[in-house]
Amino acid sequence: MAQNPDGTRFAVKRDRVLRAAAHCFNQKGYSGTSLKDVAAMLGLTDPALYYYVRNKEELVYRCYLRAADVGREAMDQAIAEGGSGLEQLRAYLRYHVGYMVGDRGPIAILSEIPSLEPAHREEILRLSRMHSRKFETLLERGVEDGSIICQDVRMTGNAVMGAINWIPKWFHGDAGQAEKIVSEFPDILSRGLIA
Amino acid sequence: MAQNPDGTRFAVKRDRVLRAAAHCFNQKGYSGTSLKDVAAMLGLTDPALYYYVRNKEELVYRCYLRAADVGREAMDQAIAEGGSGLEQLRAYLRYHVGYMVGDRGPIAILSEIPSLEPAHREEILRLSRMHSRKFETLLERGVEDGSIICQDVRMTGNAVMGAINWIPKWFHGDAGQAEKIVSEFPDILSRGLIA
DNA sequence: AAAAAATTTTAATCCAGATTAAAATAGTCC
DNA sequence: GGACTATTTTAATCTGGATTAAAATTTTTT
Repeated sequence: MAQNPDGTRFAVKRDRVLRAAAHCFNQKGYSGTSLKDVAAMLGLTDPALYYYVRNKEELVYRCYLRAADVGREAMDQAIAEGGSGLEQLRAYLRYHVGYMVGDRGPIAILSEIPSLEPAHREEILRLSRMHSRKFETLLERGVEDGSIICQDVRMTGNAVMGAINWIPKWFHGDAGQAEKIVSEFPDILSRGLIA
Repeated sequence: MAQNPDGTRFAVKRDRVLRAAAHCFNQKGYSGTSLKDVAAMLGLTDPALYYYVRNKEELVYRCYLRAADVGREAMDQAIAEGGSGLEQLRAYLRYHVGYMVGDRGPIAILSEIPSLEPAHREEILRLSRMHSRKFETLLERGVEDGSIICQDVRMTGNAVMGAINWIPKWFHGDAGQAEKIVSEFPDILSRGLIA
């Protein structure tokens, strides 16, 4: 069983750290959460976190990487399933929202990208843009195959991604609400796109 | 001409401070903006800001009050105009989005509500809930008069408000884009609601 | 143009929270 | 059970940026 900083056990525990951090950031705000808060959630003291991340900036960076991962996985999974543009788009929404409010969560809301150090900031922005581009491609696919109506894919993407990215602002872990979100949100966001 | 802290000139200058702060918070992130950054935008030194706000917490609080004001004005104006639920809802979207990307902007994105001091936090949350409730009322009105179709007003409200609240994340003051947003966003957000 | 009020500055403080160092504990492997 | 590694702790440090104090400047009033 691997245990060094390259091993799977380490990765699992660091993931726990990231989720605790995401939870704190979402609940208490970025400036309202100290490393002590995050550590306390895990029954640790603050310096212990430095075993998993170099500093607070990297903690945030990795939280955002996780957020990007979840979005990308949802997107890839949806595309792999095929179907019309609309079907793929709806599948993506279902997966992404499902992950966010489900056992992949909590996902940190990306409010502090600008204060990341340049290399990290650029990478998160790159991933974010790539994700947006993929979403726009879904829209275009739907327009081509006649399943979607949409004037401006860029603007539509901004609207839909905004609604999704904002979810952690008002969803606070209630399991009953999570079900509702998963079953209703994709419909709400895609109804306006149906040809 | 009034000049003391109760007067109109003071209010105007403080509003300038709040907009500079909103700009910084949106562009550089909350933790990335110091009072010095905000002051520099106005050609001042940081301690000068303390003439307009008690401390940084109050600066954020007042930025968020401004955001709430703008939303409320858009809502009230739309309701005052009357018309079907759908028409009122669309008018609201037009006004709110227009204000945000227009000369009422920039509007600070509400990412640090949890780190406000309790009284301020409660007030902002109260205003925010009130705004959401009004939006849901528009939806209900539309459902009643047959202009809107919507299964779950709460969830639909979350989706639409999320898309709006996220705008400052990707809109950075480009005037050309602002026009596009105003003309397209209300359509994008309301198309899925049309009966 | 003097007095009073409003606004801003320069020059210190000051401190919460991040970070580091060194030591202690816990866990694994032979 | 001894040696080695992984993990966490306790106890300091260290610092950027918020905040305060006092003085200087600018604006308004009479």
